[in-house]
Amino acid sequence: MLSRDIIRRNMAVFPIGVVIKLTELTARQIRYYESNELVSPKRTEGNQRLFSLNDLERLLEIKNLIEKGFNMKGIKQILLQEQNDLSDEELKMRERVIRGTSKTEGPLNRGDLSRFFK
DNA sequence: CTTCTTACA
DNA sequence: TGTAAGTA
Repeated sequence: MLSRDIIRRNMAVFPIGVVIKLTELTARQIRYYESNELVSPKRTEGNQRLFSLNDLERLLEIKNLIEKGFNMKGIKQILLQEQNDLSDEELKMRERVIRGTSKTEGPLNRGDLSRFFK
C-alpha cells in the first residue's frame, strides 16, 4: 500500500560482504545463484554488486530450498511461481505428470520434476 | 581491505 | 563448492 516501503525494499544498498554475514551464504554461492538468475543484484559504477532487502529475503528463501534438496532449475521455477502467484499451474502440471499427457511440451526431462519431489 | 572474474581441483 | 590468481 505504501509505495515508500516498496521502494525501500527494492533499493539496492548492501554490498556482498553484508549479504554474506546476514545470509550465512558464501560469496561463491551468492554469485553462483546470480549466474543462474535466481537473484539480480544491481551494480555500482565499479561493477560492485548491490543487493536490496528483497534480494536478501530471496537469498534466504533460496538457502532453505537448497537445504531441502532442490536444484537451480527447481528453485527458479518455485521463485517464478511465487511471483506470478500461479497456484493453479502446479495442479495442471501434476496431472500432466501422473498421466503422460504433455502434448504441448513434449517429454519431461530430469529437473522438471525436481520441484515436486525432493 | 573488499569485490570481481576466470579457471582449476 | 572451495580457492588461487590478477584486477579494479
